[in-house]
Amino acid sequence: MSTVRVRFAPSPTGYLHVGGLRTALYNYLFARKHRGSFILRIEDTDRNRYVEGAVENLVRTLHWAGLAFDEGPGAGGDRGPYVQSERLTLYRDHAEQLVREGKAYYAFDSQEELEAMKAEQEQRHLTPKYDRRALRLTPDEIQRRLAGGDAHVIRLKVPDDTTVAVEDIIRGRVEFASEMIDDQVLLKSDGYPTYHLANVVDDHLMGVTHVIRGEEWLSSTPKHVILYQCFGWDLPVFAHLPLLLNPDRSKLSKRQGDVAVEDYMQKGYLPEALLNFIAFLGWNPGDDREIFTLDQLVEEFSLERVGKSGAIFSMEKLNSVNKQYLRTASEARLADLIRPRLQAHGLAVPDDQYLSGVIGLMKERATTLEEFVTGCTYLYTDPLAYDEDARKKNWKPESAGYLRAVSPPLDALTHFGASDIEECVRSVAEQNGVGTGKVIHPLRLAVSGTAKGPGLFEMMALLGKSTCLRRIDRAVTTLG
RNA sequence: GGCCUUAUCGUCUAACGGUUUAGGACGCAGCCCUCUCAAGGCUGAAAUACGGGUUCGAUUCCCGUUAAGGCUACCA
Repeated sequence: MSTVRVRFAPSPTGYLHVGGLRTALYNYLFARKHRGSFILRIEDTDRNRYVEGAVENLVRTLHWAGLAFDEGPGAGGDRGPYVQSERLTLYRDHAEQLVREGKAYYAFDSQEELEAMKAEQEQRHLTPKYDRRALRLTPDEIQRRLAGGDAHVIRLKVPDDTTVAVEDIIRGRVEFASEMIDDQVLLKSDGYPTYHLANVVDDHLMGVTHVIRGEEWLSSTPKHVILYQCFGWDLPVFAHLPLLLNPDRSKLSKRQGDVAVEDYMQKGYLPEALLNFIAFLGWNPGDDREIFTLDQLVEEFSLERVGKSGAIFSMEKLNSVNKQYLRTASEARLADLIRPRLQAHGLAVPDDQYLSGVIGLMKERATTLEEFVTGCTYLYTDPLAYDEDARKKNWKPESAGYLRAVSPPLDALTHFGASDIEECVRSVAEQNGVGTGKVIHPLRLAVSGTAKGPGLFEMMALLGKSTCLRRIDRAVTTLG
């Protein structure tokens, strides 16, 4: 068997869709698993959709995710160029070859004519399909119009009365009646190829052995099969992945939540967590294991274990997975990831030792990197306000008195460690004849402004004596 | 409308005709632990869309219905 070559072929629309990320991931896993090549190819054949900087963004996002490609823009490879807009003559040559062989034909219809045709077909409840009027043109007429520079396209002449079968690893054999297949435009009037032509020509020329892509392509695969047959090329193996869905089960899209990988990057999800989560949307190893590194996924992955039904992209599981990765991430890495987030929030970046303390306290509690900042701003700056519910629940008329009582002994501490603080707080509670909670809860409110968070004593030790005393003082005066 | 695909707990899924009182995870509820939260431990509620076949036996195979989704562009 020849070496596996797969490709991820996004169009540069400005950002990488999470569905695209999963397609890229499965291609990557399959390539690595079989020691093959993973190619990145840019499908920028729609000039109207071109977005400045999109390719760079795509590459950057893939890099963030850790999905390194072997061939593609910036990565080299001897089957390039890997950007379709740089391969235009290739597509025209192939399309014209098909015309010469009678397998495709020129058409000069205007947009208006096509729309009128379609409207009429719809009115008569017929399937919209090109009626092949261009086939009635005489050779002379075609030559004359071509020479005259008339706008034209090249259409595929789909064979009559046959069945086109697609063999798909995931879905088995899927058959289509050729009558149902439209004479697809291969080369547009602006000289650019359509996806269908470019995709087939490139996959063949780039030696792609397995086409792993989303299910939305299954319906147009027979057109691709016909093209391979017209050119006399071997078919690649097809694998159409189930779609990623919105909570309402429609195809995952914007407007129903975040679909750009960058959104998750910004929210503070770790790439390996996102990848791990997304890998399980449509695939599983067959047993109960759920946490996998990229390398482990490579080891375990197989297209045979990819499911057929669409999967809803819901956040709960992602959060859970990210939490698990956060807990095991190294302190140094977390610190590096948190520093820029503090700056983005206009917070002063504390020294390494302090930040390491914050991480120690928050590691088990944070769902995202962002929560190391927004979930505990009181660790960086004095609380501006007290959480209303927490105040109601934990601040009693007698609370101020306890805090006043605990302040001097805390101040007297020569070593402000967690156990020293705890001892101090407990003895003040005892002296006042109340349970420790009567002091702890208001103290927590005073120090952090909220009712939840890390252990109080550890937190106070990190904040330091003067900060704690200052905050206690302020609580006593403002909360009374 | 037509073509194609899909159908197990709320969600992601396991089960590749019998080992199943349909398993796990997330989420949810309760309990334990506990200074709160988180983590952890224990417990619980929760599913084979429906109807026909095939078979000694169907979640598993076939057909139909229903539902959902995709495609139906000179977009990918």
